[in-house]
Amino acid sequence: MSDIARLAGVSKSTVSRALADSPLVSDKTKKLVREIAGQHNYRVNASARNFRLKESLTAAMLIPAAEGVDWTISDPFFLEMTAAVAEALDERGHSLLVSKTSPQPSDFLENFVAQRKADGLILLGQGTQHEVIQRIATTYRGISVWGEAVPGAKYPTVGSDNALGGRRAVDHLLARGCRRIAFVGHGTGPEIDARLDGYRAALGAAGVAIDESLIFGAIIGTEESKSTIERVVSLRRQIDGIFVATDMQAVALMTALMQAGVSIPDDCAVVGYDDLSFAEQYHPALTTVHQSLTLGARVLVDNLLAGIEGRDTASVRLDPQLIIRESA
Amino acid sequence: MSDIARLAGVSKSTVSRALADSPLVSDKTKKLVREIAGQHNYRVNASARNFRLKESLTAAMLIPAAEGVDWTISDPFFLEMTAAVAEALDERGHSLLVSKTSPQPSDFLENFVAQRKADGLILLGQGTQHEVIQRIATTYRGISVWGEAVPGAKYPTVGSDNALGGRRAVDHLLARGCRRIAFVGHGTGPEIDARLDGYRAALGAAGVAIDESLIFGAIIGTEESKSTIERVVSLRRQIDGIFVATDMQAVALMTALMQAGVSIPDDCAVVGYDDLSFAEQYHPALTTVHQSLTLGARVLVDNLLAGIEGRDTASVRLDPQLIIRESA
DNA sequence: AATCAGTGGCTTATCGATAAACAACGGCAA
DNA sequence: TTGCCGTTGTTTATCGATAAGCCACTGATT
Repeated sequence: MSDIARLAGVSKSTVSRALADSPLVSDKTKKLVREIAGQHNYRVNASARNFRLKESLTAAMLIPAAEGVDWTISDPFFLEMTAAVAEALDERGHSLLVSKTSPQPSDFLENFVAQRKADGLILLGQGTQHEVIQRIATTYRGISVWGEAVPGAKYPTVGSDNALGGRRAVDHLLARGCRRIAFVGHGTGPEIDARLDGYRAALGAAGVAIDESLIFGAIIGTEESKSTIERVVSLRRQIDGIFVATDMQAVALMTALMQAGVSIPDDCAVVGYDDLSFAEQYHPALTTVHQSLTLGARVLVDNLLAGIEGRDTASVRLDPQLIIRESA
Repeated sequence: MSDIARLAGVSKSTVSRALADSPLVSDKTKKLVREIAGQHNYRVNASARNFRLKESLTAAMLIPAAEGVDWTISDPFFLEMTAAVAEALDERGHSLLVSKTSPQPSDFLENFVAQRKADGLILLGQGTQHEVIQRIATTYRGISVWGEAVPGAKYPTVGSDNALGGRRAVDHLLARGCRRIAFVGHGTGPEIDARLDGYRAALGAAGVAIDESLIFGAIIGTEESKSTIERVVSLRRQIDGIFVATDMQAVALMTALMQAGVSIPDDCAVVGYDDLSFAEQYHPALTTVHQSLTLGARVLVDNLLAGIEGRDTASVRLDPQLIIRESA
């Protein structure tokens, strides 16, 4: 920077001010300094600036690592969310640092906060780590979480209203005449629990008895996936509709059902959740509950920046929207 | 750090040395220092360290931004590649900074290099920017590119052998009896050109005449997408096989064909390229050319780190593998 | 001619970690 | 006793940008 100052015939301070667009510098000087800086291909050194200002214009996104290593980061939902957050940060001039959390999230989170590699943290899914986050959130305000709102949380949450989304999905199945409706994907966190609550509420409101034997566990990432799929397929004649907790699982299940000769939606209607981009591409196109990742990401980032700057943050429940396509 | 030094009864230097695992410090002292640091929740401040050492243990990945904003970062191929690169960097203790490039990549790239927010750059697809990259690569060694190897390039490239992959795809279509084989996806960069070369080579070797009217442009992200799809669909009775340049486009095309009553693979076989994770999930499951993103990402990262450290780098062509599923 | 606002130069401290040069100390062996 | 080695302390400089305090100059207004 002092070289530029010398070349421009001004002081280092002025260069710094000029490049930072400070009002203390006249437009003429600014223009001159910028011209010279441009000519000599000079840009402020980001790490020196970060260091001095104690801020990095960077947010880190932590993606929970599952056990089976390879699967981890590449879950399409996380990927699409990552992309949306990257865009949202970009709009505000920040960058995105991507990391996955270790199996011991406690250490990892505290490490990250203490290291200050980033100004703030975005977590995808609080999962089982609510207490850890809660503890950190008492002293650290740069946290923003995608997930189900937990009552009494000290950190802001953004997520779709999972119970309402589930309700809408199952209402739709009921409206098209389904009466033996299964739920698939139970047992993988609070968001899914809420979707199941919606399922129960819809059936209850319609006066349809809830058959616990039609509630199945997750069919992805777990050991029992295969046998669960087989169980669902074997019950195909007793089921006329399925609400699957995530699009990923919906697609896997539909493929298995179609291979067994089930016609979708005629024999069995299927509704998913997430509206990942491939939902539309699948054949038959998947009817699913849409949650706006673009909007969600924007709110996540807003909350994060607000927290960092000490402004107020608020947990937000996004209105889920049923997208009716071919599968139901 | 000086607090920790005081608490541990040693000097600041010793703390720094101990935490950096320097051989100048006895194991006993190291253990003590680390214990105290742990107790007081102290971690080395990353930005100060980055600043001092002029390295950030961070690599940036730049994703080319298309015109139609929303599509940009969320292309599944880029996403899966991003995930793979994140994993590969993680294995080596580095982090990943994600950015998208502006429409004027020239400025953007130079900016990024000059700013030194990251130790190195990974570019996904050199696209039309070969010259810019080339210029930067003459003075900057921290660049690693995913794409087609360009003869005479000063930067290392990693990518699948697109010509060979195309050859294998079309050989397979020929082997199952197809004779009127279309190519879809022409005109979106050197990688696709190479795939088309493979298509031509395969037909030539089999003595099948090449019908230029069966070579179609891209059906995604462009203005003419829709009309191209319509043209392919309208020619469905004159085509018995299609090699589509990317899985994304393959899936879009298959959906359109099936809606028009075409049975895949019986009436028309389809082969894609990329083997994205949804290729397996689609119905019918997509036969496609696999390129190992995990391996590719690892090589990308190896090249990057090698370049940064001044070691030799080498462009690599990955062996593409035909995955035969249901669509062909 | 005096005052004042606007502009910008100069200097210095600061951020936290690290490296290098050098001194000091205890223990051990020749 | 002497000298050396291994370990640790001390001191100081450095990385690049920025903020703050203070001073100097210019041109305009009074």
